[in-house]
This record gives sequence, structure tokens and C-alpha cells, in this order.
Amino acid sequence: MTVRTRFAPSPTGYLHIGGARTALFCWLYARRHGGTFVLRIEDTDRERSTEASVQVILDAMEWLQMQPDEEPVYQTDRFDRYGEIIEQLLAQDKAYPCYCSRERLDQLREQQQAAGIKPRYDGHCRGGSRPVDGVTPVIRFASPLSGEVLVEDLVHGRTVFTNDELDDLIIRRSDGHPTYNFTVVVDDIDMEITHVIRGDDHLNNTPRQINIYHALGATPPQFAHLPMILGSDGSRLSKRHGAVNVLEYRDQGFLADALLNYLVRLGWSHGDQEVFSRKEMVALFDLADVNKAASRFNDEKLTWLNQQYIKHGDPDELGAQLVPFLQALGFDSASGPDPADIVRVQHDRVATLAEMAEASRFIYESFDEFDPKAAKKHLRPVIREALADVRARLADLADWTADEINAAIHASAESLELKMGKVAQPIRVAVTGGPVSPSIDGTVYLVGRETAVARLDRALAFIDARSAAER
RNA sequence: GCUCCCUUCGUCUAGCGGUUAGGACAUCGCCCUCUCAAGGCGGGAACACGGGUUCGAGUCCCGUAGGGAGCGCCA
Repeated sequence: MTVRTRFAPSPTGYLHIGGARTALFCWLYARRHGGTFVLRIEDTDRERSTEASVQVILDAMEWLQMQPDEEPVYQTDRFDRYGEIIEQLLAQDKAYPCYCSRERLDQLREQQQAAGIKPRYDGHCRGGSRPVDGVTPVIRFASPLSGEVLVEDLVHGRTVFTNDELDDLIIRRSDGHPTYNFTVVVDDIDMEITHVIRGDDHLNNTPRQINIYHALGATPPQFAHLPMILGSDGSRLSKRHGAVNVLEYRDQGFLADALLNYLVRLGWSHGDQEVFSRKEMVALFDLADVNKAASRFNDEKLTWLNQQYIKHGDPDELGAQLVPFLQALGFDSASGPDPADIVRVQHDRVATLAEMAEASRFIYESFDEFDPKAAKKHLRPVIREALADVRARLADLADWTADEINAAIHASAESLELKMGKVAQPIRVAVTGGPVSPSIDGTVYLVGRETAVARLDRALAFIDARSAAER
């Protein structure tokens, strides 16, 4: 039996972090076992489902590079099929029409809650009921009245539910649309899903679904219920915890691989290993190593991982990904150095691509004035000779490479018997306007010869004006 | 309220009856150093509680507490 897993989001918004983790585990499990991963769009709630969010989910899956192996299945395309199965259940007396009004149901629920018992349908119409004029009945599944259901879960082990806890759930609304607990079962049977991997908020639905499998004469698939991902404060993940939308992470400069690496470690582990390439994840992932307890989302660790991926990633690939972030700040990346070179210089001093772009501002933009504090400290007459010497050497440099620049600055410092610390910081202030930038050779290199020389001249003029004023 | 699930450092986790309870993020200190970082070294920090079972429990069982989920003509 070849493994088939599915990820089944409902298109009522964006793909959130929890959904992405579920998708990842489904995808990994299928990959690991040479199986198939498919996507099912659960859009039966026509009130809330939109095509726009279908697209957003697809975009997120693509960004994460977890594309399904087959065309996505849309539940709205399958209404005829659901209708067919409902008719079949009706004919077999495994389902029945219910004319109970919402008012009666609400009242019933209130009474039960007041009595301290679990609210559930009382089976009023189960034995057959008189049609009510002008009312289209809902269809309810005739759930077993006694006995119990065993859920053999791949992560939780065995859980027992007694059927008297379960009521006759609605499988078709009065508007003719089928409902979730019914459609999942029909779809998972028709799609030949072998492993249902989903959040453990569905664990309580599982016995109902198993009963439907049995009513349909089908063998239930294997189940694996994943622990939830909570917000940093331990409550359910929501907007107030910051970004929960996967695409927001992309826009903030996180790498897809880093996000996946972070997510895979939420609820799964392989000994002490923290960093996993996609290949490693696929090779090592196993549901047996999935944890049962919920975890909290921790931005700091994600950030650290992202930094690792930036630091060790391929400069050309990262450079290509950096371009949109440069453009977002209004920088014309074509007018500057090779983005891959920016990555090489910046990669171990930033955690996100957005930060890298921001930290590269000095390459593309001039500055109005030198940072006053930095200029006061570093652009002083005593350093004028050194800056002039560096300027001359840079202007004459045969090859404009970081190594050559480094050699030139060192040579200059040595000839004037200055320590690097004495000369590097003034150059930094001269070239960037401020006291913070990458290593001095990389900084000068990225700015380019023309700009570097011009800015050194500007600094020399600044020093001259300053000594004139002090005289 | 009822049902189900869960419980190791602040956080993510390793542990699958005998461990000085390990790693990672974060944090603190030191080193390195042209700024900022990165890096190196080191420190502090956990088995929720109470009963059992056992020669021996973080590991098994039962309670308690706490957290989560479900109880819709949402998915």
C-alpha cells in the first residue's frame, strides 16, 4: 500500500503557521515513504470561503516548496458525490431527515447545559417524523447508540470513546450543503487517503468519522493527531501574537527553508539535531518521533535559525532573494554591486533579508551629513594624513576586490605606524557617514571605487573645515 | 458543565526502569575584535504535585492541580 496523505485547509483566510506545520508533516510523511501528497480545498462553507484565499494558500505552499503531487481537489466540485452518498445512507436508514427547528435545538442545548450534561441532539426525529410544511429538513447521521469507538492514533496511541457521548450529527444542512465531518470521510475514502495527519483539535471528531466509515462499509485510514502550536503566551495562536500568516514571514525576510526547519522542530525531533536540510527532514522524519504536547511559537529561535540559513546559504541564491527587499527600500539593485557580494559581506551580521537590505543602505544612498558624534570622534585632523593616504591608494588600486582593499588599508596603516583600529573607524565614518557597517574592506568594496574616493574627499574637506574653524 | 488530550530548564526538546537529567534558543560572564555582528569558552536554569508498583522511578499505574481541544445547519 503506497502512502497517500492530504492537507485539507479551508480557504477562509491565509495559510497560518499551524496549517503550514500540518502541511509539512503530511508532505514529509509522504515523501519519506515514497508516497503521494495531495491538497484538498475544503470550501463547503460558502459563507466564508473565497477564491482569493485559495490563491493565497496556494502561493504560500509554493513559497514553502511543498507543492502537491496531484491537482487539488475542491469540495465544491463534489456536491453530486456527497448527495449520492447521502441518498445511499438514507435508503439504508443510516441517516434520516430532521425537522427540528433551530429554536428547539437552542432550547435543548440550554437545558442540557443547565443540567450539567454534554449538549447533544436528543434523537427526536430519529424514529421517523412528520414533515413540517415549508421546511427543508436537515439530514442527520444515525450514530450508533451503544458500544464504543477505538481510535488507534499514531502519535497518541489508543483512545476510547463511548458512543453515548456522540449524537446524530447533521451531514446535510437545510440549504442542501453537506457538512465537514461527513465530507472529510467521503473525500478521504474516494481519494484513497491512507494516513490522516492533522491537528489534535480534530481528535474529538475522529470517533464520529470512524462511525461514518463503518456505515459506508469502508476501512478507516490511519490517524495521526499533531499537537497544537500555541502563541508565545500559551494561548491559541492568533493575530495578536504577531505574524501568523506564512506569507508575512516571507515578506519580513525569512527564508522558506528556515521557517520549515523551525516548524519541523515544533513537535518533532531527532536526537539533539537542530538544523535540518529538506533532504535530511525527508530522510529522518517519522511519526513515531512526534511529540504529544502542544508547543509555543518562539520568534527568537526562528530568527536564530533564519540567521543560520543566511550565514551558510548560497550567496547567489540569497542574492537573488535579496533583490526585492532592496527594491522595497527604493534601492536600484542594478546600479549597485552584485547582490551576491552584498550577501557575502553581510551574511553573518543580519538575521533576515529585510535587515540585510536595511544594513546595505550606505551602498545605495548618500548621507546628508556625517553622524555628529561619530564625526566628532573619528574625523579629526590627526587622522587626515591617513585618510588621504588611503584615498590615494584606493584610487590607484589595480583590482577592486575586498582582498586588495584590505591589503591597501593595512599597508597604509603600517606605513604610518597606525593600528587598524585607529584607521578603520575613520574610514568607516567617511564612507558610510556613521559608526556601524560591515568589515571595513567589505564596506569600501561594496560602495565602489568612485563613491569611496568621493566620500573620502568629502571627509577630508570636513576635517579641513573643522581645523579652519578651530584656528 | 460534560468528554477527550497534554504536563522535563523562561522556550523548543533528548530521555523509552539504574543518567553528575543531555542539546538548542534566550539570558549572564569571559575571550576574540576596525564598529556592528559572527565565533569560541564558561555560568545560572527543569522532571507540576501526591500516592502507589519496583531492589530502584523523569521513565509504569492511579489520583490532584494546571493547560489545551471538542461539545454548531464552522472547518
